[in-house]
Amino acid sequence: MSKTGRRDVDLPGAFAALALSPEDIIHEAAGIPSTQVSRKRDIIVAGEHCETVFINHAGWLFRYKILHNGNRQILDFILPGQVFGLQACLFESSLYSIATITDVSLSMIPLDMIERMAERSPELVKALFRSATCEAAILGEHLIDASRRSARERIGHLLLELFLRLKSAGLVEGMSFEMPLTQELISDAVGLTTVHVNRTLRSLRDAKLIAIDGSNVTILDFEALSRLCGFENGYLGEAARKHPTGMNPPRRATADD
Amino acid sequence: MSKTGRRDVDLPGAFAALALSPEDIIHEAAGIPSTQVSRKRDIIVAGEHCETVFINHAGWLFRYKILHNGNRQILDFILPGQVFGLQACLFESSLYSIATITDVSLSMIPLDMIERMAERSPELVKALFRSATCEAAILGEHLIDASRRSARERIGHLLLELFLRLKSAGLVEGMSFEMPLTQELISDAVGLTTVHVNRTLRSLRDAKLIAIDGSNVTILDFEALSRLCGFENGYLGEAARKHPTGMNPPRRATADD
DNA sequence: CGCGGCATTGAGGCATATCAATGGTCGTGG
DNA sequence: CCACGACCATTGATATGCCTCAATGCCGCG
Repeated sequence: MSKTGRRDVDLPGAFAALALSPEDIIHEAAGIPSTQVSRKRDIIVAGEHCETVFINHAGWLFRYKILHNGNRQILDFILPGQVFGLQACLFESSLYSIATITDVSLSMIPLDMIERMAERSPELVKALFRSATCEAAILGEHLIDASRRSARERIGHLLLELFLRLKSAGLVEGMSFEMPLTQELISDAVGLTTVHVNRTLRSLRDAKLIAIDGSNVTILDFEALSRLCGFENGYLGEAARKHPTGMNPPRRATADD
Repeated sequence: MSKTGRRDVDLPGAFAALALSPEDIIHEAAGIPSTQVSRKRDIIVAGEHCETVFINHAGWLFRYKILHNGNRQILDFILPGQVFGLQACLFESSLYSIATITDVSLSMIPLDMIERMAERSPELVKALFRSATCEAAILGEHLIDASRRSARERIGHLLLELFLRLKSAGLVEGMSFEMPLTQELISDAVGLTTVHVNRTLRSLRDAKLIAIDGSNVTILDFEALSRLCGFENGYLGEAARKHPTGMNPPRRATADD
């Protein structure tokens, strides 16, 4: 149900293929030296054009936008193994900015090189397409997060998402992972106040669902956390199948069925 | 600055290319008869696979997902001229459902036909890519809506977005357009209660920003509405042109400082 | 004529925002 | 080694925007 057909990981479809590091690209771009960028630097600035596609080998980045009132909305986090920057290439000017959180190691691939490669390899095209689609899927999840979930749900969901994505990248140890995010970054990602993020994290800790030690996060009770924030394992299909024809499902079934 | 390079419409980059109806496809698929579907029908159901790409010629649809608690989140609306269903093709199973709001007229194009055409036409590939990217951009805007904007802002933003998208499809008359949405659909799209949507619409009407007569919506004061909901005029190209190097204001210059 | 879908309005409660202050940690310079 | 400032986490008190529950009205349709 949640297979992507390519990397058969046991993850919700949305995440499985995103971190897909198109080996084709990486291999092909082997000649390109990787670039080091230090933390808190802008890589792509909204409004500027860009002719480069990036591959992130190590470190965290995030995609964001500054709103008219000065608020910052973080659209998603970019983890190791991810490709980014295609959107900026396709538009005259990038819609969003991308900045580093930690020190990162990147490959910068000129757009025309991608194009040349794409002509020879339909596989590559599909891989890129899939990656773009996955990005959209994650955005969709975040949209649901922001508009329909409570603070606990949003943060729990974010933690689970990061855990699973890092897991698929082989970057977790047991149930723990490194999360180099300040509470301010989290708040800008989930659309809450730093104050409230703090309180919510505390309440999750008090509930023994997670543990936090510095930047190290441990999921203490995966099951309970998933339940709490509606991270349905295999969330595709279940609800939909119950209402095969109906777009008018018993929505607002106030009580959870 | 907000041009897409293809259809030089005076619209925010995000919308400009979305309604791009790849003439290539339409022309090529001329042999395919268009199908009529009546209102309130599911076209694609989340969790099922799909081997067809659709072009919407007339009518409104929407992409949605039912959450575990029975809530329905609407991700976006699909207007005339739009292509949809590619995501469902790329995943083993579709992440979202798509249903009609009004009666619609669709072209259904088998995936393998798309693939064959794509091999011959890099242009088509680019067009599809651009369309997918635009979809993601709209999702991004909706994400910002939901997480950072007030009720008035969200609804104002939705109305402006629909207005501009319909305008680019030639479906507005002056400042008015037909909006076949119930308040419940609106509430599921912007993440509010129907009750609150109702109150907010009233307050927008009282403020003489919009007028509503049945399903006919009129933007009375485009400027004021844009300002109200942070629909940066810059977005429309104006301010963007004023800040040729960047649409992002001078705040928060580097990631976070 | 009655019923179902949709819009509208009121009253009260809760989750999150806002404002304000404190404490801990780390790097840096004296 | 200590003093200091920058940055981040934490906590309390209060305000408010949106939700929830509940009721009424309107209109089209069988």
